Amino acid sequence: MKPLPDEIQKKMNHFKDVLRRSGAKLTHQRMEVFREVALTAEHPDAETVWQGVRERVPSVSLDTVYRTLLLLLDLELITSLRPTRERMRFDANMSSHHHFMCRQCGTICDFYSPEFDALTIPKAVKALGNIERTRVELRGLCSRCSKSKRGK
Amino acid sequence: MKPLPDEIQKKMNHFKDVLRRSGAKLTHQRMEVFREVALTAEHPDAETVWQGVRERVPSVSLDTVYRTLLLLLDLELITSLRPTRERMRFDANMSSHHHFMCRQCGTICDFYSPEFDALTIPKAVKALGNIERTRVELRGLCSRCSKSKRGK
DNA sequence: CTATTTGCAAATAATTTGCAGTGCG
DNA sequence: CGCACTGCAAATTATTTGCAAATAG
Repeated sequence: MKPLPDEIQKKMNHFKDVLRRSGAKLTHQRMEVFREVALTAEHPDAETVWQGVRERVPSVSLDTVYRTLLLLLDLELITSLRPTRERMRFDANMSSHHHFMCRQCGTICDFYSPEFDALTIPKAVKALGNIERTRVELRGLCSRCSKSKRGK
Repeated sequence: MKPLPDEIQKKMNHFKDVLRRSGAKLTHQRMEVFREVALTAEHPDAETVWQGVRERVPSVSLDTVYRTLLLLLDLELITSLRPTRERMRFDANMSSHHHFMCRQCGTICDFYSPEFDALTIPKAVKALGNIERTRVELRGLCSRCSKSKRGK
């Protein structure tokens, strides 16, 4: 589930590339914020990214993490997710994938599906605008949560 | 696009029914908050709902609107949406549908698709938990926004 | 060198909560 | 009538911003 070391390496290189090309400066903080998101498949929120980065860069501030995450979004190096009633979360998995979210514990799992990737956009929708991204969101109760007693 | 008068009536009846059955009290404020969401297809946020309700119940407070919207979510009388970088929005359309969201202006349009409603849940996902809802989210630039000059 | 970026602290935006009075069942 | 519900004001939480010092290119 977790990205492999050489995948991370590839992502880091791509990150440096895109950053340079954009004209933004390649700072230590930015490197580590991106790495932190790329290292996990758990869709961390800003605060969690901060915790992780601090272990390597103790002086980094939460607002730099926020600023960096927003920059990464702009550069399309990561995407974001907003579960209902929770904070924004981030995802460095940029290959076409979809999500399962547990309504109880908030866990989000990536999954792949050629069928979901190949949906036919209804004509009526094409008339609304230009579709740039298709994402299927499945919600339910994860098995761990169904086991533990009952509801909230 | 806007719900028809007798559809609204039907929804209001269902609302009263569910509310009573839940043991919660049927107050004037709750009626009007639900009506406000049911009246529109525009997925208003809490503040917008408040504006609308105030025209009919000038004394209603924003926090009552929030509390009521959360209650309605709990009772599954409405659902919510969280566009990236925007506030929470509400939807009283409870039939199976999907969304197109403009990344520029934030407009959200409902649409229907038998194909999208009938997706085959991958085995790997079934193993993760019990799927309760499937929603396809299309993002892009709406035609209105593509026309107006350029990006942000 | 110099424009960006950072850390700090303070501001804002959105949502939530405690409490005393009000009203539905 | 009593407890749930409301409005008010104040608290919290998440995120954003201004500014002086630090630093990448």
